[in-house]
Amino acid sequence: MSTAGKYKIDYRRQLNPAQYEAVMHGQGPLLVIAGAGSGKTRTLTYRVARLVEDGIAASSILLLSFTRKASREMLARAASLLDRRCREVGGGTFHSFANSVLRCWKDRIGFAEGFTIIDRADSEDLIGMVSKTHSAAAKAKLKRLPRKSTLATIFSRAINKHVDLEDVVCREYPQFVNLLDEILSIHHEYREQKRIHRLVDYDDLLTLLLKLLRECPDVRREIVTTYRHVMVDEYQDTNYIQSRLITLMANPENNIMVVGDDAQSIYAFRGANFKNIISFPERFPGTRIIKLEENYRSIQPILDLTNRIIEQAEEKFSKRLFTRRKGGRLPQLVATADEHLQSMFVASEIARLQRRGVALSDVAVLFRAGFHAFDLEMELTRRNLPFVKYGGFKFMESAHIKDLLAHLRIVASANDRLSWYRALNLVDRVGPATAEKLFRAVSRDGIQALEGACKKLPSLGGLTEALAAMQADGLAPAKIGEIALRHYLPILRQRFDDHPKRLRDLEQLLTIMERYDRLEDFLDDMVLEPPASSVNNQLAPEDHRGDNLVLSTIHSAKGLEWHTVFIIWALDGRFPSFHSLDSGDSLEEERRLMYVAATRARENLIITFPAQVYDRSSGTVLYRPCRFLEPIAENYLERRYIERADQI
DNA sequence: AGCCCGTCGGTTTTT
DNA sequence: CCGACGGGCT
Repeated sequence: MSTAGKYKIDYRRQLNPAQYEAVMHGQGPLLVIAGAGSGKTRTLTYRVARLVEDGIAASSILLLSFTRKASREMLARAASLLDRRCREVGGGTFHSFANSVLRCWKDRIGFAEGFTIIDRADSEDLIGMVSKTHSAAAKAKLKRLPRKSTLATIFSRAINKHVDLEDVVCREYPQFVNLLDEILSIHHEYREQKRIHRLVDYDDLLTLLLKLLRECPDVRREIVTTYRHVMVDEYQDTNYIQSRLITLMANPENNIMVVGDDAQSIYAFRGANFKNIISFPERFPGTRIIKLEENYRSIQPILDLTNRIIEQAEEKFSKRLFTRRKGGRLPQLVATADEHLQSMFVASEIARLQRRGVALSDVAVLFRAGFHAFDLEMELTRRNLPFVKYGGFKFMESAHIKDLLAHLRIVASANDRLSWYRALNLVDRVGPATAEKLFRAVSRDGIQALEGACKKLPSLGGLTEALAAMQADGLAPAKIGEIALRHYLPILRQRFDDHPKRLRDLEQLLTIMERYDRLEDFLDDMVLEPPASSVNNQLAPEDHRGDNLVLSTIHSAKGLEWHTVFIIWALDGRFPSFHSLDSGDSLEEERRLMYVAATRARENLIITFPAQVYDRSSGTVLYRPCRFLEPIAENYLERRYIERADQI
């Protein structure tokens, strides 16, 4: 029986039975357990199209996914299957969705005047300011306070795992237990500062939305009636708050569809709990469960290997993948004498693939941590192999970008203390104390206060003039950026030896700004979805769609696939990182990470590691392959050892 | 109050 | 090996 009659799209023919069932599922909760490469995105895309074909208004569908890019691509595909109505579907990340809802109801959450979203680095800066006032107390105990980044992690962990701050400190940071009072009071004051200065951090976006839905029944009713169908992608990576949010957004018919794979949960460090996926049917009684177990991506030998990696997991997973893609070459595990030989091997294999006609953009090199690729990046540059790198280094946290953005944020929100502080500190002869004094004057008398201060402090003139010019009415964001850059340029040259390179980043940022009509939207996006890719360690130009090799952290490679995948640094102690060795749970997460990496490959999987590396921090020599691969038999994983360059 | 220099510590992944 | 922090000098 074909569905061709009723629908424009022939769902029955274009989908397998399990996918079809998920796409045609009517009312009520639906859990789709979708193994790697089983057509998860396809299923979501077709389901959007099917709902729209059935006359459901696209604007009443909400698709929450991991990145905005992912949801944009899904909706674009749905639109090309059916028609442009599909683009009207609401989509984004939990954080960006929360932001738009909160902006809409800002007076209901105590931010009638609006709010500024701060990223992790801003939040650390604020914690740093607060904790200074407590360092004396710590000293009295002959102790030093935790560094601000540790404090930020502790605060965030408590929220995302939904446990008390005390518990996080006692369980995960026992060395700071005797500073518990100070930590609690820093936390209190951090929250106070955020409230006073109308700052909202990543966690606040979610907790404020939760509070709004809980405490304002009318708002909740309106959201529930607006979004009749809610779909959540990558459900295994949601945390406690996110799963609560979903529960509260469910309408009376419980039209909630979640899609995920418990074997691919890799965000526990951020509070994600893959057991959410297991407990979904308990929270939504009557849930229909559909498993997608046919893998369309990888050839059998790759799937044999990945099944073995995940089979050894302590937690047993709910499915087993199969494929019809027979044949092909065994995955390889290649040991090289040292790191540079690893880079040379990978680079020359890539050049060979390129000669065989494989597009560079269909090849990826994956790694556990951004810095693992440094040596390879140099080798690729030397050989003129173009690449784009995803993940690892964060532009938005580099000093020059933050400096420029601080000036823009002052214009967008005149009482942003963090930004004032930053911009003022860049002025000659202005340090923390003067900045504080000037900020007070400005928040009392407005920007005119600066003009007065210029008489005593001539170096302040440049900033004063620039801000005045930036605040002229009706300026486009890019224009404001230009003025800010003109002011900042001499500071940049003076402070950084590598200013030419940094200037190119800033110019790239101005190009991005040209897309925006409102400065506020630009600033929100830079926090919610900062640019994630780089070329030569520089902010990547907008359109780098050319034929580039992909270098990526495994986390940033989620959901993607390539003809050939290299996984480098599969060295026990690096991957799994020896940091994860002390806890069973985090070791299991490393295993799932290896599973995610290996399942990205369609035809070719090559795993490499340098066979002898001295590790400074532990004072030992690392030489064993990743423990998840070591026990796997030769007939699933071919071994090679490369000792000298002439063996490549 | 600001700036510079020396020391110590700590080290992933991301919204 | 790099960055953050503290202390001392200008």
